[in-house]
Amino acid sequence: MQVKPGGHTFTGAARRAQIVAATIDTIAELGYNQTSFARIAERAGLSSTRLISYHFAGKDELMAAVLAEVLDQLGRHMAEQVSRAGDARGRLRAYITGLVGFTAAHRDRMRALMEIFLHPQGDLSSYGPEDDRDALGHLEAILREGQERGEFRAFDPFVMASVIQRSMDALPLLLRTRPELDLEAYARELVTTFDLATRARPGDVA
Amino acid sequence: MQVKPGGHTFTGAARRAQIVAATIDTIAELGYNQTSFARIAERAGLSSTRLISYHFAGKDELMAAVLAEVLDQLGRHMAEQVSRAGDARGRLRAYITGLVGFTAAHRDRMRALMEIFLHPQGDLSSYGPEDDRDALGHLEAILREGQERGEFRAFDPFVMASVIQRSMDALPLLLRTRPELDLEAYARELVTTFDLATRARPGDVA
Amino acid sequence: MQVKPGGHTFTGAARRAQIVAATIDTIAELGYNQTSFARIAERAGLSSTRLISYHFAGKDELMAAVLAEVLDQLGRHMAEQVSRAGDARGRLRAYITGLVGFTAAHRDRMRALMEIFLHPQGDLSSYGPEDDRDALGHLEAILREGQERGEFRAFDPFVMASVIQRSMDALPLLLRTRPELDLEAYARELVTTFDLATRARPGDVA
Amino acid sequence: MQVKPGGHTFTGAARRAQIVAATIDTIAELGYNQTSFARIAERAGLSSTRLISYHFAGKDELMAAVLAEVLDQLGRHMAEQVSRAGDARGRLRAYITGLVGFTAAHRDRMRALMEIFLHPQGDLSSYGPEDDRDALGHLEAILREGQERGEFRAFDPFVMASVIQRSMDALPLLLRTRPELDLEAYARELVTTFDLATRARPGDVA
DNA sequence: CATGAATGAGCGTTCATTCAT
DNA sequence: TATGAATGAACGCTCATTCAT
Repeated sequence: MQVKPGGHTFTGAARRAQIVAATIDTIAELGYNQTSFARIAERAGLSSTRLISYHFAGKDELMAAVLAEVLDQLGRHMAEQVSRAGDARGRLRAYITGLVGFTAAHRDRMRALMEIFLHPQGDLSSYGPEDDRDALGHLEAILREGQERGEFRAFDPFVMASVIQRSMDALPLLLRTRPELDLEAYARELVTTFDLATRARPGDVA
Repeated sequence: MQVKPGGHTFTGAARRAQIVAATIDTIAELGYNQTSFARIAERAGLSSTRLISYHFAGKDELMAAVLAEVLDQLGRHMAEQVSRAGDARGRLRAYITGLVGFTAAHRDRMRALMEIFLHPQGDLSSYGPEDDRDALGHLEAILREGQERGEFRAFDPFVMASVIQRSMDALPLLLRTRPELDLEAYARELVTTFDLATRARPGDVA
Repeated sequence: MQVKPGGHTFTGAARRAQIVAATIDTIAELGYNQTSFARIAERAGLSSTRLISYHFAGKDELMAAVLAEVLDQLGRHMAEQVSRAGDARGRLRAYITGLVGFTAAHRDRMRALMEIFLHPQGDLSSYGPEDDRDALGHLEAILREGQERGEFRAFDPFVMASVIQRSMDALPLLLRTRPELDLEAYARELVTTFDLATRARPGDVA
Repeated sequence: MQVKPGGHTFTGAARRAQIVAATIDTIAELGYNQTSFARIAERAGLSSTRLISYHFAGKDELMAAVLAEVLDQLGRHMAEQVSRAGDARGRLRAYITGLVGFTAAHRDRMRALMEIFLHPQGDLSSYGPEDDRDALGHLEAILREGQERGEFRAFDPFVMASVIQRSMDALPLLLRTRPELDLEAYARELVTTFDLATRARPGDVA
């Protein structure tokens, strides 16, 4: 990098967005490991990889930018979905359908997200305001609240949150082998499954 | 063209085993991406990477050998665990406790397994006789059988199998961040969770 | 072809001075090799390196400007110091104390000077009116005069000038490892040393 | 590097020596900064820079190897020269003529030595058993001994050692601009100069 | 007078693999 | 069965400089 490239100008921001988009596409298609500056530049139609180095301090910053963009979009989507629901059970349902729905609508972005999370090269957590732990945190909060309100049975909220989250984290991978997978049906199955797995039953001790 | 390296002689097999073991350790510690021939040779105490190239046709074959070894061991362990149980519910319980137990006992091997599955470079399915699909297949078979016998409720066996499998696939990753995680408790939570999620209830229609 | 950047306007001259100052600081801290346009711009608070390229034809011209500034200041200081002394012996003493004194007062500038002299990339002599040879020339002139006046013994003035000059050239380097070095004491030692080394003794043949 | 290239075999050692020699020549001609792996490979007639990376862990190790070779040779030469002399005055004389003589006989090597010392990139001191400080140390020891024996006058041994050492360190640089310089005469001048500068005189207080 | 954007060349390093015994 | 030597390609990154306003 030379000094500090502007991300604050219009054309600069446009270039950055273009490079981030090309990065997402490349990761989605080839995976993180095969995603080099050369391949990104190729896809973005840039004359040289130098342009990427010019706009981003390094590979870590580029990946952090991808992360930030996708997580921001995802976060807004999830907030909107979950906030509507009234009780914990409803919010859990909304969380599941919201996340599966986002994955269905943005396969490439979610695939890129997962790939980056699985490759902890630099210190990505320093960039994104919201990350995997946060995701687990949100879910755990919903589960705890449901337990406190007597909607959910007694279970370890961390374990349950992990199970639920992983069942959806794996989707981008699953979609690779089964692109035709019916995600709406998948979401319905998950909702039923985790409703049964979590809900309190008559006679349960709070 | 070189002479085909025999895996059929004693010293040859020993060397292969040594290299496979070093590969597992390296992947478990550094992850798939940082696992190069150089680092494996280093750990195995070999004077050059040439010995690896000599015994394995390439990186893909080496990884396939790792896969074969771990999956074979895991397969025997699981077969032993699951076959004991009488009904489907018991076999599901045995599957979960068996797999979590194996993961607890062989963290490095399971971590390597997961890393290799997550990095589909070559065509691994051509090597290993048993792979991830098989794992899902076994689980799916248990679930189907339980449904047929009226033990389990109606659900999509593929989706349920995926959810259950992923909840344990993620363990090696989880153990990286939380090495002190109580795996027995984790297994108990999973057993309860998926028992509730799968079992038929009075009044259910078969 | 671009318009020639004027050093003749007020703001232009100010910018040039600012850049030269930042260059000196950068060289003093990081050394010549690590001193790139990017790092200079960073230190000077410039938004891009373009401003440097704009005001200076290239790296060589920038370094020549640094050289010119420091050598000019040093030259005036030395002229003032040396001219006061009456005989050659006194002028030699003044030269030594003057140069060591200047080094003590302007460590960064002298460090930059030395770094640039040690990295003869372009043809620096074409820029600066006064350079290392001139320095040696001044010293040599003092020594020759002292010999002619019978104050100094017979020796090769060039060699002696080199020895004396190098004993002080090395100071910026020495100060890196020993920042607490007592430069006044150092100067006194040099004065005594070279007084003994140069002066004529009774019975010497002129 | 891959694992560990052999420096212990005959051909390996020969290659290493060849590369070290090419490195010395390149530094001597172009200076440290212009000395890249590409230029060294070019001069050594290697097919690619990869061969250098194969035999040396990195640039630092290569430079350390150059340093080790030259310092070893120089050290043996100096030890031989200085040990012959009886008193401190003689040893000082031997030190000067020995070092200047070595520089005259091995201009390229000494130029390379100086260039590397002036570019403290990695931690070179960890490699060479003997370095610049040692050189100063040897000289200082001679001076101190001479003072204790009453051969030398009172002066700061560190300062005097620095002055003497620098007067010879500068030779490779001086030879660049004046290749025809008479080094024997130069040595004689130095011997006289520092003899006068250091020796005790009748009436001096020990 | 100023500057954001862009660029081609070069850097040291690492990769899996092949050559030649 | 084993191994030291060698290799071309690719990697992320930095360089001084030029383009176009």
